[in-house]
This record gives sequence, structure tokens and C-alpha cells, in this order.
Amino acid sequence: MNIPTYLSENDIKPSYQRIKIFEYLYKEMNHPTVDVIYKTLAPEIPTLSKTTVYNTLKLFVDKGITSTVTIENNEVRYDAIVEHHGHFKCNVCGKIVDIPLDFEKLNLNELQDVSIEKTHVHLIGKCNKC
Amino acid sequence: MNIPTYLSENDIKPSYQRIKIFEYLYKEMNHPTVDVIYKTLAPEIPTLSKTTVYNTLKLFVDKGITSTVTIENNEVRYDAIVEHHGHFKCNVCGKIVDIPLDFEKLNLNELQDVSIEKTHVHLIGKCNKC
DNA sequence: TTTAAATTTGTACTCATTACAATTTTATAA
DNA sequence: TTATAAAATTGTAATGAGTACAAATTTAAA
Repeated sequence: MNIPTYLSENDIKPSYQRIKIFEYLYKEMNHPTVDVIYKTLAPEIPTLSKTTVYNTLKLFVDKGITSTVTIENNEVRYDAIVEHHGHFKCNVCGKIVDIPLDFEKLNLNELQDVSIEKTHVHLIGKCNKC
Repeated sequence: MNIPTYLSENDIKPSYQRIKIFEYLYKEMNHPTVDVIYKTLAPEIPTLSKTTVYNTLKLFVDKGITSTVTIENNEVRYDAIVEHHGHFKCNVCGKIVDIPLDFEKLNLNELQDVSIEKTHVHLIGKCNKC
């Protein structure tokens, strides 16, 4: 994955900050909050502003290369995977992992009259390490 | 449904505020935010404090007679239905409806080592009225 | 090189939620 | 009933995520 190219392909000018933020998302796959991204990158990018992190993530979401995960209140998390998938969150260690899901199998007969744009499936429990 | 009795059965002393708040949740089934509950009930209960609404909903959740719904960021909503079910949110009119779901059919083979306590399924789209 | 456009940054603000102490209400015991 | 304790409610202040916005910086174009 060449990140500058990937950003360009998705109509995002690959600035230094954008590359670093996407690189972090893509390599860590840890579903970070804005605060985690900011605190991690700030030492590397001393001028970094939290507003830039917000702006950049909003841009990534708008352009379709990042998705958001909101499992519990007051923390939005970000994910470089945009393909349809679910999430499992361990409520002991707090870790969130992507899980493949067979969305076809969800029985949605009751919803003939609606058009569904997004489906969020979040499982919450205890992971094998906790 | 006799609300004072229902509260008592669930180890909740049926104060006036608690009865009114649960009655609203149960009758409206509109997945309100704290603010909506507060603004609706304040005329009826002039001394009502928003803190009481927060306290009461936290108590209801702890005692298991109310569940929370967090579909998108910065708004927690409350639901008097606690049985396992999913939610559909229309992102045009904002309405949220409960939907029955066949959770058995979710293919969760990849998660043998984890124990799942809660499953949230949220569908977002456009309802038949919008 | 000038100028315009895009990007980044810092500050101030909003708003949901929580912390906490004071007040009020309810229950209990003398 | 009255006094006392416990529980519930209330108001205010504080926290913290996210947004608004204007200034400063960087990049691109003429």
C-alpha cells in the first residue's frame, strides 16, 4: 500500500499530516479515537493541531477511505477498513477488533419498505485474553 | 402495565419522577434523548431537574428495565424494551424504530474464544415515509 | 514573483454528561 | 406526633468531545 498514491486515487491531496494520519490508521488497525491519534502523532509532528486530526478524519470519511465506529457513547473511533464488517469490543481491555460478518443472514423481512444504507453490528463482551 | 408495580418489582422505589419518566419511555416508544425527555416532562413537573433525568435513566439501565441505543455520536437514546432486538434509524426524519432480529443467524464462527454479552444491530437508511 | 487557493493551526464556543454539595422528600423509630 | 436518618431530587460547576471560525502557513498557478 502506497499511501500517498492511495490518497490521490481517492481525490485527497497527500499532505504530510494526511499521510501520517492515514498511515497510523492503516498500520495500527486499532480503531483509535481522535485523542489517541493526536497524542501518538504529536511527538512526530510537533505543530500538529487536534483540529487537523478532526478535519482530516472528516475528509477521509467523506471520501470513503475511512469509516467510523461508535459503540458506546462519547467516543467515536476510526477504521481504515471500509468494507462491510462488524466489530467486537472487549469491555475489559477496551480493544476493538474487526470481524467478518454474513450480513445476508440477518433476517430483515420486516423492513421491506425501507432502504438500508448502512448496517452496524457491534458485539460487546470479553476477549480471550481477558 | 402498572408502572409503579413494575418499578417496585424491579427494585426501584416508584417516586413521582421515576413513574413519569418510565411512563414516557414506555408509552412513546420513541427512543428519546435525555433532552427530549426533560423538555417534554418539564411543563408537567416544573421542579424537574435534568440531573434527575440522567440519574433515573442510569438507575433504570442498572436495574435492567431500560436499554440504551447509541447509533451515531453524541446522542444516547433510551428504550423501555430490553429484550434482544435491533434498531432502524431513518437518517432523513431521524426516527428510530425497534426491529425484531434473528440473532442466531449471524455467523459468528470466528469468535469462539470470546464471550458475547451484548449485540447491537443498527440499520441506517431511509424510512417509507421519507 | 505575485496572487490565489488550499491546508493547517489556535482559540473560543457549544453541548452532552458527570461531579458534587445542598435541599427536599420519604421512611423509621422513639 | 416528632425527631432522626436515609433516600431522592435539585442546581451549579466542571469535564471533555466536537465544532466554528479566523489567522497563519503552505502549496499551486499565473
